[in-house]
Amino acid sequence: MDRKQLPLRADARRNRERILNAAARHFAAQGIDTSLEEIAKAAGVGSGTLYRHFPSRDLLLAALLRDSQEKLLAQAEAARKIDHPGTALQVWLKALQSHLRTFSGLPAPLLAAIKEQASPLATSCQDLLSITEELLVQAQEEGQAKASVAASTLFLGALASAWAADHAEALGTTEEALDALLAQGYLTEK
Amino acid sequence: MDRKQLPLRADARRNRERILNAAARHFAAQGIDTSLEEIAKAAGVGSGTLYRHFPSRDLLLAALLRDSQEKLLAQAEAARKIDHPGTALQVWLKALQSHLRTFSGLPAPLLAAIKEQASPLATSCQDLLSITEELLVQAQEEGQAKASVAASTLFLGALASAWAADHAEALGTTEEALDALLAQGYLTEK
DNA sequence: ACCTGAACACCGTTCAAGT
DNA sequence: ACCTGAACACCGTTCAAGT
Repeated sequence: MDRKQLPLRADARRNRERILNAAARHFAAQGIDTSLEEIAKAAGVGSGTLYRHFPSRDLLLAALLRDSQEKLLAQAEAARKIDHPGTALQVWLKALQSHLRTFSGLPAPLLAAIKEQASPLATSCQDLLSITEELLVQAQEEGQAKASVAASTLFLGALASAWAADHAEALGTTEEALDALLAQGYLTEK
Repeated sequence: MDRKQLPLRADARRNRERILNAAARHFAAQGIDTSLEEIAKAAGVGSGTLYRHFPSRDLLLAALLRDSQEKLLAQAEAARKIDHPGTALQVWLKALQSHLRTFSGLPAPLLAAIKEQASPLATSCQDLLSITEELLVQAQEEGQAKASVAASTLFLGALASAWAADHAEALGTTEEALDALLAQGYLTEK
């Protein structure tokens, strides 16, 4: 399928940009379940225009995540170059979790995306899962990660900890403490 | 404050029961975000009647959880009688997680309840946190749990794993594997 | 005292009319 | 080709009218 796309009319291109800016602000401030109508209003466009550019909330989200996603893939590349595979896995998981915390409420649609292949978030999610698997297997081959752990379990754990991270302070704990709890489970002892 | 309550008119009492039954079915089948209007319809009452009995979704939820909650408190009592405090903690956390999985989507309102004391779910949540703390401290005193771990972190971890548990199968992993990942982090080695 | 269902508010989504 | 905003649908919540 062609993905030609680009030659947007000047006003359309400007509107698209405005919508993305407003959405980034609102998603960051209120979480990803915030009202799309308000985003359209803040962007100074009619709600129909928002839907023309981003027919679903997931498509808008996917567009917003693109930057963070690319940064993450670069970090994956860096992790691959680390000698010690156990460390590489740890570095990767840390970067992954940071990505998953880009917006509050992000884990839920990402998880949903994995089930419904149709979602625009699905392929990128699959990529992240593949990278996790690749680095996990290498660590396991060197005996630096437990053989009993599956990549999907680790990935789900990362999603879960991102889900919880928003609320860590309110409960009197910290994101770091939560990460530490999770980080113990997959490494081989000592 | 008086909490006299009970002398309900016969029809009111019957309606209350019907609402609870319908809600239990719908919450179990669709998760706790399902439409209250549909629950009222399934119960054969007007929506106003549902709101008269349960002015907020959280109050309805709290009423539904009461049974499960009592069972859980009994399990806490049983855990306290176990000689080995590390085991007692493990048993408790297992029971807690099972409770948190009563309905899909339950972790979110429970977490929210801790922040807003006003919520009808808040006090019961605080109880669960207190029990976690009590059993954790005992395990720590015997050197069977890491001194660096906080009860709130463990509790948040349990909520997070309950959140993820719904989706474990879809991802090709299991609730057990996820639990195992989390279970490693708080015990002292060997 | 309690119930009902119409009414209101809010928001997601579509689409006819405009430029 | 793209935009606007009114229109529709859905659901949570309230309340006047009924018994």
